[in-house]
Amino acid sequence: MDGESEARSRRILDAIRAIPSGQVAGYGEVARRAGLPGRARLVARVLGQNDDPELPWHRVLRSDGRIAFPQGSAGYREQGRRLRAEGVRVVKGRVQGQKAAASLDEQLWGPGAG
DNA sequence: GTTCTGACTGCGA
DNA sequence: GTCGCAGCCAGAA
Repeated sequence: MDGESEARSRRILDAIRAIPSGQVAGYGEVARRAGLPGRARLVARVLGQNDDPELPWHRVLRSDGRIAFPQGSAGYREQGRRLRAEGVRVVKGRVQGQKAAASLDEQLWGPGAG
């Protein structure tokens, strides 16, 4: 079934939507929660294909906790702007106070979700 | 069918 | 902290 690809994207989008405001997640972490471990690139692709204005894509960062866009780029400024609007401290393209997928397991989905 | 590219990740220098 | 290399999967040409 080709709907499989759609199911994957839906799971990824669902995982991203599960990220609460003021919190961030890594591509690999999102992919993992979406049931697609190692498909971090797929998450990036889905985000590029996504057209949902309510999708908190700005809460998705790299494994380093940095914005995936190059500093100065439109997406970079947009993501940083949205993050700060949620109370997330963004400095030089990186998130302060926490690292993507650092303690997410306990903060985001919690110990009872595993 | 092959080939290229990508909002990625991890390791080593 | 920064740079380079290899691995990985999926979509588009």
